Amino acid sequence: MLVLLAKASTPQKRRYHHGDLERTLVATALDVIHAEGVEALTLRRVGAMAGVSRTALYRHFDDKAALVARIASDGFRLLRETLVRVRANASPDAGDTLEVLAAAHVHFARANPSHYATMFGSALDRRKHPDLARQADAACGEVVGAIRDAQRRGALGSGDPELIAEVMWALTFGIARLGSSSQLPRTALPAEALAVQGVRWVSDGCQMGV
Amino acid sequence: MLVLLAKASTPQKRRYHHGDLERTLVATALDVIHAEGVEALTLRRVGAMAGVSRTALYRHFDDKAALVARIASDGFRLLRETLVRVRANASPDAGDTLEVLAAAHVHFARANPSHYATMFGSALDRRKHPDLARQADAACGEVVGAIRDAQRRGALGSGDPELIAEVMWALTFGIARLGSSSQLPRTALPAEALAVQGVRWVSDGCQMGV
DNA sequence: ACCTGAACACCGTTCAAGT
DNA sequence: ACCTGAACACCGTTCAAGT
Repeated sequence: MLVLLAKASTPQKRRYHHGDLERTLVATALDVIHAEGVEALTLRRVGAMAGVSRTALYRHFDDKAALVARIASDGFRLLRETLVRVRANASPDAGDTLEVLAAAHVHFARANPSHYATMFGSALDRRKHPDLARQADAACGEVVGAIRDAQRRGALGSGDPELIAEVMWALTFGIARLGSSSQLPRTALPAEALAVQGVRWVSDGCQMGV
Repeated sequence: MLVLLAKASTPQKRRYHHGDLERTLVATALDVIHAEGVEALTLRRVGAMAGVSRTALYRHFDDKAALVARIASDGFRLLRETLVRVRANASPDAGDTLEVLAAAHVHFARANPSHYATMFGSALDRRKHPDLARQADAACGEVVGAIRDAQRRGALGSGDPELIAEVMWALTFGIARLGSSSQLPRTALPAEALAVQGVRWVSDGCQMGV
């Protein structure tokens, strides 16, 4: 009786049925990745840090890959939300939306290194994680949409929007990824500015070509 | 006496002092990466496949990271050799050397997936592996050189060659890396053609801009 | 329904010992 | 000089058992 009341009124500090253990595990995993990288992620450490047995995780995720895929999928969702926000805030006749999108992408990678490393650094088979594939496609789809908008306004040449998007996506990803592990030969410019410059060149070249 | 003669005349099949074990270990590691990816690389398996104890490797490499760094470094050396060959064969007044270089880079990634995955997929700290850093810079340096050549011939705008090289390198890397794990949203074009198109746009945009 | 603990088959690395 | 074998401190995952 007393026990039941206690359970109902005040949340127990270490109750058996953890409740939101799933969210806790994801947050803890992000902490580990932030501190030591995706490669150092360990279910045993996640369990220990979450104050739970090392096998409790298997109640909420199929296996380690599923946990990693969830984090990657969350990352693409966050990136897409960022890109959506940029498109919404861009003035409707601005010619540089694509450049701002690229800068936002690179900035996202810098601001969320754990998510970004998991999104692109882990060798996940997307066929086995359909939600991850869906979120990744949706994020890239924002660039395709922005390109169609720009073409409609005549701010961009009339090439295949998906082709242009692939090039800009690969360029932006390349800068974000190489930059975040300081693999860019020289960093004369900050990565964001480099991405803006690159996307501008692609836009211009794509406007005169064909 | 007889034993010594045998050792001297015919190479023993399983002699104690292996001799070229170092090369054998590298080749075996490449086989494992080719079959199951960098993440599945295991010193124990390399040892077993090379017919040697699992700790024999420590006579030739500081640790596992040193073995991986050696493979990555070899990869950058091979890539540079490819790029050097392309530049040497390009007719001196050709305007498309940069596009051919990009295509060659993407083709190299496809033809040498084990090396490429190790070069860019493993989280190696280049400060701890100076030879790797040197080879990587040298490979990228070929692009800088080709850009200077193109500018000298007036086939390219007069922007900072290192800046242009960074953009082209990131673009080519992005296409090669995303393409090899089929993370490019659509593959309307083969990755080589996509890289050629992207580099052409950058060249053209960089010629009109500024 | 949710979690634990022991068990299994793996890891990288160290080190004394063998040849 | 080069390699082995046992040992150590780790892994992911399974499964019977507890609450």
